[in-house]
Amino acid sequence: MTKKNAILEAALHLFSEMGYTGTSTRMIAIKSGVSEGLIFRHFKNKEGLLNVLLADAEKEITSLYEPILALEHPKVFLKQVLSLPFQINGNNKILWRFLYTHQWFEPQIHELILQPLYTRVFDSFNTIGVSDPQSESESFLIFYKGIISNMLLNKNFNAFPVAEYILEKFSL
Amino acid sequence: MTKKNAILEAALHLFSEMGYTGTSTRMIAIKSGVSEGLIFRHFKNKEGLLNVLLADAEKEITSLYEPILALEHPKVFLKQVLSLPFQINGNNKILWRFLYTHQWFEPQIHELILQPLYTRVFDSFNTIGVSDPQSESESFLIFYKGIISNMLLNKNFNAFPVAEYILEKFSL
Amino acid sequence: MTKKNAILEAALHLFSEMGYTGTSTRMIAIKSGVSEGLIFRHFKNKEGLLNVLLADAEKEITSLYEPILALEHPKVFLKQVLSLPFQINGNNKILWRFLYTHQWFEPQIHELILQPLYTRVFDSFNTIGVSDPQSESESFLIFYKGIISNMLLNKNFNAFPVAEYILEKFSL
Amino acid sequence: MTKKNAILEAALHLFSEMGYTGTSTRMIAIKSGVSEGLIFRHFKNKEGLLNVLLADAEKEITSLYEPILALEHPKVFLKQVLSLPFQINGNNKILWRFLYTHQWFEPQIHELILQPLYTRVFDSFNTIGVSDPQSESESFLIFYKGIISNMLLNKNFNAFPVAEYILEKFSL
DNA sequence: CATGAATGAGCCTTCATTCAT
DNA sequence: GATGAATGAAGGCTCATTCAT
Repeated sequence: MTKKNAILEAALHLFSEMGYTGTSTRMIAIKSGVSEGLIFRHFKNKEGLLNVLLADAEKEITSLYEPILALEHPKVFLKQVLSLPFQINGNNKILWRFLYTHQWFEPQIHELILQPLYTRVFDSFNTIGVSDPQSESESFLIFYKGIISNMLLNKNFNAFPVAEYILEKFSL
Repeated sequence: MTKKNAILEAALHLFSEMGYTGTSTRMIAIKSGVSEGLIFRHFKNKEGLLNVLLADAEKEITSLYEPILALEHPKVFLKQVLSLPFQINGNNKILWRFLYTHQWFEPQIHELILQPLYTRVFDSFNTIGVSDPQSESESFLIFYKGIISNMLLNKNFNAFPVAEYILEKFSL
Repeated sequence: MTKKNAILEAALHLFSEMGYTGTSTRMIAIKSGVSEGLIFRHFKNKEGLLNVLLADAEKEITSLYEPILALEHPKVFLKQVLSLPFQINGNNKILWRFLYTHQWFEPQIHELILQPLYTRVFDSFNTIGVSDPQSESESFLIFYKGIISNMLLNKNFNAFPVAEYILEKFSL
Repeated sequence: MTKKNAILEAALHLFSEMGYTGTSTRMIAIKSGVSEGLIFRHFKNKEGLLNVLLADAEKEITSLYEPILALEHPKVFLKQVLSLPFQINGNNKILWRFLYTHQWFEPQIHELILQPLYTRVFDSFNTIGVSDPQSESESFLIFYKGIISNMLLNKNFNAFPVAEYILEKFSL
């Protein structure tokens, strides 16, 4: 792994655990095993490092959504959306936590998580034929985002039966 | 208002907007119109100030939940729970934002928001008679917590039709 | 005991243990059981409190020396000077420690300890008849001051045989 | 001189003049011509800086004692011990003052000054043949330590005749 | 590319001191 | 006399950032 990537990885971990303002560049340097000065050679400043992480996160979310957005059948698509939280594993859990902790200070994150899905979710419910596709879509996505939140915050939470249950509620 | 309360109020505002680590005690002093030293006469240290805010928040949440928990009829109770997000106004919006931003670093907050409701929600669904009251309760509370999150993060979000819609899904 | 005296006593203890700059007025207030503000009603400021302690110490040293200075017989007088260190007890040990720790920053203390004795010591050795009464006096007083220093710094130090030994060296 | 050494030197001067608690890190920074932050890059904290100074002082005392401890003849050795105070000059006066002011708060200093000499002093008096070598040694070292104290505290003090006088008293 | 010494602003906290009660 | 809330300067220390090597 290049040193630049080591910095990015260490920063992602630390930001997601302690928050952006709660993480010092010194901690990042130590955790990534590089000198503190190197951070500022690869990134303009601490905020620049954050922006790169945000851009990377956007790409990762996009590529995570990609295969699901490719599904054509409405019900299959919607069911797969609710299966996304279960693809959270050791690898990308840190990414999700990074996004959820920082969404309160970086408004674009909330949209980054929901926006790419919204149109397709709306179209899907529209195609299926529900009375109020907008509200159906919005409530569906609230569940989607809420389940992930719960999984990140409550280690004992067993999301599986809940997701199954919700699918039923949406007749999926 | 006493100076101690001015400090608490300023800190709550700033913590909820910039986060705990993103807020300096100097900012709190300026915003509350007191000297920086006074903060440390009234509170052991910055963390002690945070703890008082957390304890106060717990009391406020409890008293917010109290009248609803007193409702006996299961359906009435559950409907009122989903009406809670609509009682968020200028006054307590800052409190909710404080709780939501800090829940990622103070694990007890997640429980503080959901735990007081869980038992009654479960009993209510049980009384009403649903196939899986536990999953029903958990999905209901995920929605409850998620709708507040959405309201805080998306100013254009109109929660009313969505809540109505969800009530239907839970046959309330 | 009056509160003013409580302050003086607490300050003497703390100054002698932690030094003047190492002691805060808050510590003095707590140890003496009074409010911090009261210190500044009784004394102009922290330095004023120190000056009162120094003045009190001078009086105490004077009254400690008084009975010995009244002894007429040269040898009896000199022997009694070397017995002074053995009159250090729990009560005035704190006073001596106060003087010895502060003599490095308050030049008058060194003189306060030795000056009142010097003339009489000199006269005594002169009367007895020694070759160089000035050097005899100065070396004698160096022993006197050194024994006290040793007693304060080394708890295991048994000053008695040493004092006896020195008396012999000075043919007393 | 390296900046680290400049800090050490400035700290030694200031500590010896104003005491440890009476010296601020800002004063050290100004006197040594470095930024305040640099102090904490080279030393863990203010106390860490003090500890380095104490360790350095121990080395300097050791190397100051070394040539004298190498002297074999008892009387020559003892005479040279009493000549040590006269080797105090502008260079190391600050070091001695540092040790004498801090011995009241750092108990090891008293031993650091006397311990390395004690065994050899005792053996020397034993070899020479005195009635009570322990008391002879202790009184000799009390005088040794006391004469330095006097030289540091009393600028007008002429130690030379006094030392000569004492040598006679110890038949040296 | 990479280091680590160096900086000065800013951090949280404690200080001596004042003042209304 | 006595309290304790209140202050602003200063305390020790960490921060993000720069720069010579």
